[in-house]
Amino acid sequence: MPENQVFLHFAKYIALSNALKEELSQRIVSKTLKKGELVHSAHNVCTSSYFIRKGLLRIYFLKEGQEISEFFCAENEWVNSPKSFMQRQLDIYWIDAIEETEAFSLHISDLGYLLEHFPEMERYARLSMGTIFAHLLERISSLRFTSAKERYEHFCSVYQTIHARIPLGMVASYLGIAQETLSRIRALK
Amino acid sequence: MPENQVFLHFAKYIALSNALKEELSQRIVSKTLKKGELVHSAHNVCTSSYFIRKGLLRIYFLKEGQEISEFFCAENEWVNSPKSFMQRQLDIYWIDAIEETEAFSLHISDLGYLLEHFPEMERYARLSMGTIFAHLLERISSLRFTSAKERYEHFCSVYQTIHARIPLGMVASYLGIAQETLSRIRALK
DNA sequence: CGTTAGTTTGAGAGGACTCAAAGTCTGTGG
DNA sequence: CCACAGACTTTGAGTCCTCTCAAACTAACG
Repeated sequence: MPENQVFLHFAKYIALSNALKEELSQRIVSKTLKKGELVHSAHNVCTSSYFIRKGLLRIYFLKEGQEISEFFCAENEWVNSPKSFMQRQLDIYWIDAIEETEAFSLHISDLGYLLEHFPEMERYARLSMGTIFAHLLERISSLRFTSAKERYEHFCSVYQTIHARIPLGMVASYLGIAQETLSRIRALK
Repeated sequence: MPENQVFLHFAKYIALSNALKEELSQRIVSKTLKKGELVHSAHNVCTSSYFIRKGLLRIYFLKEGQEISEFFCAENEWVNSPKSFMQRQLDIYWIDAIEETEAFSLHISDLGYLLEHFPEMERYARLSMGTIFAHLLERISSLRFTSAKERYEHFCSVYQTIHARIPLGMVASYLGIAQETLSRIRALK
């Protein structure tokens, strides 16, 4: 059963009742995204969250015509435009597929239903947000105190399984360094 | 009624019923914190969140014996050690008072009670987290793409009412720049 | 009024940037 | 299956920002 993959993810945070499994199954929708496909546009409010079964998505925004990568999301993670999704308003982020990707999508209204009827979902939301928080704080720390080289190494360790799948330019904008600099850092190895 | 100040804060996100006001009033505890006082130690799990009525607190951590400032929190904000508070585990952050501060404290178990019995509290938690998220993302962006000078100017605009109350060294570590550099930036004005 | 914490100023070194150009990969059409 | 256009990556040279180390100066507090 393909939904098992999502269940396993939830199980990392909460105990999943059969009733919740059932409701989840009915609400998630299987999607396949082609390489390069736009998953979410900043011109719309983000109404779906995507759970990646296989593949690689990227959240980015535009700054002076350049695409600046903000996050990379791979297997067993949820992706959306956070502020847009949570507060039902427009935000600056776009989402596209770096690789062909298989995902489950969950509509905000279905999530709302689940949050309302299953207290453990609320717990899940709170706990998983804590994980993202920690990730953001670590990243801020990394940006404040470490050199480009250290940042790249930190990036490789955090995105251990996927760093090699991401084009250099996207990694550079994620790290806040020039492409040329990243190329030189890689050459040192 | 001093609680009004907290109510006004909540009202920015949700409609506050009288029942909820009542329960809140019974659960928040008034505290006065002396300048320099330690509010939370990294050696403990953070079990209370503080709503600042007047004053200025700071979240920091230690790195090679140095205090690195992570956040400054002033009037009408909640402060805690986020990961520790949400996931009931130890984390690296300490909290102290930059100025004499008047606050309300709310114990995690009381917050749990409120979240459980008032769905709008859950909504509040979700929405206010979105605000903090946005703040963190903006900060990451600021660290990635802007010079020390621009970062300082951004800092002054975000912390408009309080930046002048914070010692230079703390601001420097918050921005991830050397104290000397910040001093020179200020001298340009 | 002295001690300590906090801030400023100076000089030199180095990391990362920009601009420029060459080289390499990838996928589409002939 | 090969050729070619466009995207992506590497390499080079010169510049500037920010750092470090050092020392002087100033403010705060008992």
